[in-house]
Amino acid sequence: MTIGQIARKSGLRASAIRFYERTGLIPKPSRVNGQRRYDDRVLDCLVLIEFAKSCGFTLDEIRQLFGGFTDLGEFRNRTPVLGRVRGLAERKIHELDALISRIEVMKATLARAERCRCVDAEECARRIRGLAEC
Amino acid sequence: MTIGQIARKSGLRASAIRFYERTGLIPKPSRVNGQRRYDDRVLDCLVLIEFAKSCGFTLDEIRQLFGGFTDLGEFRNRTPVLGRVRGLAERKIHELDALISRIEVMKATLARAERCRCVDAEECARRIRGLAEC
DNA sequence: ATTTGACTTAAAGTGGGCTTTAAGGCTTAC
DNA sequence: GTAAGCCTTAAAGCCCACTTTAAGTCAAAT
Repeated sequence: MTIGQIARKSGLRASAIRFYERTGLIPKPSRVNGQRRYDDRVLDCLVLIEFAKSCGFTLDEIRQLFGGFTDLGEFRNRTPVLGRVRGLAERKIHELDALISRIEVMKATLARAERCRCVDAEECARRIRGLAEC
Repeated sequence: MTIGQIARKSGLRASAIRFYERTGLIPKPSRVNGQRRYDDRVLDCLVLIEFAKSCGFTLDEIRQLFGGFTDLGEFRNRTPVLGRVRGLAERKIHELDALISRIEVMKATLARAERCRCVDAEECARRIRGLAEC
């Protein structure tokens, strides 16, 4: 399949697929007349990448997860991948917990701001400075 | 006060304060020999901006909140500001709720991924595609 | 023969929120 | 008079995950 067909099947843009290849996220396919030719296995690759992205992993982290396997044959043997997934997944869950905590603080702060009764910006700023000192 | 003194008092870098001025977030101060000279009121401005940032507002949104008031005198009368704060705060709370929901989905997905028992990448990809169809 | 459509590349652009750089000016202390 | 230490500007750089652009190649259809 050409890159355009892979793009349509995967829902990604061809430019994104080329970018993933350039940055070592997916293997370099064979070529016919200079054009990339793929088989179905790269679609599995792309599905796993999208899945990892939807979990909040960056492309750098995804390279750590799967990227050692630019050879698709090795990539398909998931045993060594599984260990890294567990480690990074656990770390990412903690990161997401921390993120949620920060967002909860923002929400609480906003809820207080909605009830703000300061008469001017100076009073408002003074109260905010007071909070920071707590 | 010079921009350096404001920077030390506010904890911001001078470059950030210049950037805020350039982008219409804070008023243009008077000058002596081409150098900016501030009075204390800009510190209130900066405190409110940092506060809004800590609530998750972008600089664009902060301009909507306070930015009409490049004249500090007007800015200090918070009455017209309050209405905009309530509207934007409510909207932002909903945005943050949506964000938390997305993060919770990520966490649940990661928890499932940690228990993954697929024998190869193809099986994994097939299961993930199945999820998308749910 | 030429048009259409899909592909190729390297390089530059996007957005957000700044920071850094390069080149210079002005004041104060020695 | 010269060095230190503050300030000035416009423009470029940074991070991330791509997209867009410009200029070109190639095969099939008309």
